[in-house]
Amino acid sequence: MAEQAPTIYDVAERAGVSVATVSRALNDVESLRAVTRDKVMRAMAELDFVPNNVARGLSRGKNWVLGLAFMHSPVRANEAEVEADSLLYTDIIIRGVEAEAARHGYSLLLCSAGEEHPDGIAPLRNLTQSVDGWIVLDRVLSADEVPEISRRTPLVLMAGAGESDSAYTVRVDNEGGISSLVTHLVEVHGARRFGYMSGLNESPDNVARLRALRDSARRHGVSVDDADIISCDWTSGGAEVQTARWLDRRVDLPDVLVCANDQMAIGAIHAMGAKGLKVPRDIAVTGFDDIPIARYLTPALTTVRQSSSAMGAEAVDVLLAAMAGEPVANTTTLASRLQVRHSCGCRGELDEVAS
Amino acid sequence: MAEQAPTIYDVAERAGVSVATVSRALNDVESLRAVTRDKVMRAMAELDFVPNNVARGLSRGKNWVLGLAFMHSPVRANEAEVEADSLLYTDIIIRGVEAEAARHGYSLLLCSAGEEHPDGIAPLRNLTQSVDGWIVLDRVLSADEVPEISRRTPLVLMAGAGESDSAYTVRVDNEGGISSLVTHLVEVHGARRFGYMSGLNESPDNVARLRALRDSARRHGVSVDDADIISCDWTSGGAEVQTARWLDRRVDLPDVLVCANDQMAIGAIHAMGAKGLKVPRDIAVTGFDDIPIARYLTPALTTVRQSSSAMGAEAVDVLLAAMAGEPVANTTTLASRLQVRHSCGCRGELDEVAS
DNA sequence: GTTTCAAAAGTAACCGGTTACAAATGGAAC
DNA sequence: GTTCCATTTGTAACCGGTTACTTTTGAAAC
Repeated sequence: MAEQAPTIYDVAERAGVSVATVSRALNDVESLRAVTRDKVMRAMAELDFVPNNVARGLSRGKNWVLGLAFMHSPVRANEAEVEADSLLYTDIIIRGVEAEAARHGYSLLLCSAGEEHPDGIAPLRNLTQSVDGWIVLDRVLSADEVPEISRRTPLVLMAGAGESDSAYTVRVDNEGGISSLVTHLVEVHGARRFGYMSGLNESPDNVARLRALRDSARRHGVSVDDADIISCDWTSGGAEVQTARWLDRRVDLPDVLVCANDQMAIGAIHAMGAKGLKVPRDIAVTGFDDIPIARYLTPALTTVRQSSSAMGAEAVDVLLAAMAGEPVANTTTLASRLQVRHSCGCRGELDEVAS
Repeated sequence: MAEQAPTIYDVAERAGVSVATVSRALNDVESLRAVTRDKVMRAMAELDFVPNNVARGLSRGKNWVLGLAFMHSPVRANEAEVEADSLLYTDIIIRGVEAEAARHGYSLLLCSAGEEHPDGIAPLRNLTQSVDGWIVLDRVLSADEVPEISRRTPLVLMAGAGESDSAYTVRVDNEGGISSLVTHLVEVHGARRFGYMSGLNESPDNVARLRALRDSARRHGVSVDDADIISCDWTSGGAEVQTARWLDRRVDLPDVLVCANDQMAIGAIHAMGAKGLKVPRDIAVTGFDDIPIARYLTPALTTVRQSSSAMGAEAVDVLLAAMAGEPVANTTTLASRLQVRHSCGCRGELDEVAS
């Protein structure tokens, strides 16, 4: 099936030159005479020659490949669950990274790893030399694993804690986003009591968002009751279950449920609907991320917009700068901004009519 | 920053053996004496040695990397658009492919290419020797480009036309899915007139779905009016715009709008809501794919379920079998099945109450 | 037609592994 | 202590490129 690919030796022979000359033609060295170059080019075309990037990478020590590692999700019994959850956010980043990498001539090597992976971070470690640099998403590497990787390869952490000094970090401005969200809820909607739907506890983004919520609440003199902090796992399905339990448990609901991401907001709204609660009339719900679907939900979701693809692109830019030895800030924080729609109570009457 | 990585020569020197012995220790050759192996292993551990996969790949002619090529979407002026559209479907496939590839010890090289890419399919061609096989999504390769790639590398086309004999094809059973959808709409809801929201015309899936709709309609003696076939582009945003135009144009709506994917159904429902039309009371709308979010929409979307991650996994399995020289069917068709929810009219009264 | 020297092209080592083949080793049998 | 041979280990070529260094070329100047 797969026929033997021609090498520069084949090209050299056909063109009647040495391999060095073929290599020079490949790399646009200007010291080649036009006649010679043409001869080589013709031979390459006739043989349908494509240079072997692996060999090239080995000899030049540069592969033109960036690695992107993300958290491995073990396959669960219910396959639908696997598909349903933790998608979107990571995916948009993958796309953003791929696009920016391609723009700079790099391909992207995808690698799932992390504590839930049967081999831990071994996949990542093994590919270290196949890759010119790593972009690693939140939760893949523990704090003490970071130096181990960054010692050998330039490393950018995404959505990480932002405290490593052996790697670069690109993160979103959780604080600013939550702060404007709380301000809006307090000043426009008079919210006094806040609930929080938590992502996985260890996640730096989750930690930052909860802390930001507490800080903002304190500044506005409003409260976040510990009983209204719902432990969850970033997923819609999880949020649906946890919200139902919470609703059974609590008689006295807060004014708003601030969710750490959009997926969980979707699940929460669904669970509330099932109990006969209407959003935002009975309780407001907000998200974080502004995934594409957020504006099409009923009610349309009020959320904090972050551009995941821009974050992916930024991570690539930081990594390339680091690889080039240019000075780069240790931590890059990308702006987020409040995206007001209906689930906070704004234009609520329109929702009533439409539904 | 990045320190020089140790090579097998360093390990050999430290262990006091030859590089061949180190290589044997690396590859678990059984002819090594336990004493020798231990010596080598200790040296590797002391140096924190990680074998260079690029060198390994060059010498063995096998990289343990699979390539996944998908359609390049040019960056548009409005960045939100880029994020919003054509996501999900491709992304779930990417995840499915990654997971299955990893399970077999392969990494995944991502590559966007195709006619909309500034370099066309050159990225794909250039990486041919970096990869042990290609999985290429719909619309990346034209029919005459397929043999050019498959000549050098095993090739699996996903969601393609399924007519190439130089490559393997993995596709979903569009016919069966549409057929049961139409049967349900006719027999349960008494639908007589069908509209169709079309994906991009060239896409094999789109062609197959429209043809299946026409065939099924004919079998049931119901109609698809050409004026109710809406040209669109797979995206929510596009569907929103096209649906609005269509509603302005048509006075006499069909009973159902069958959409070629879920994203477009979402956009269509939104546009209908904006015109004061209620789904499914005034018109039923159905999707295709069953993206995770479909069940959380209002109304919950009736659609044809296909498991994109299973399709990704299947593509990997076919590719690996082909690489191993095992006999593989030229075309693999994965089952799809009707997922009835509310947007077709089922349990419509519940929606009325809930809203 | 020589000489001269910058420009062009060739030779061979190297990147870091694998592996065919050759050489060395060591335990058993004599 | 030899001999013998299967087992273990070492040597060196090779994978397909790049590139430092050397040699050749050829146009200009004499």
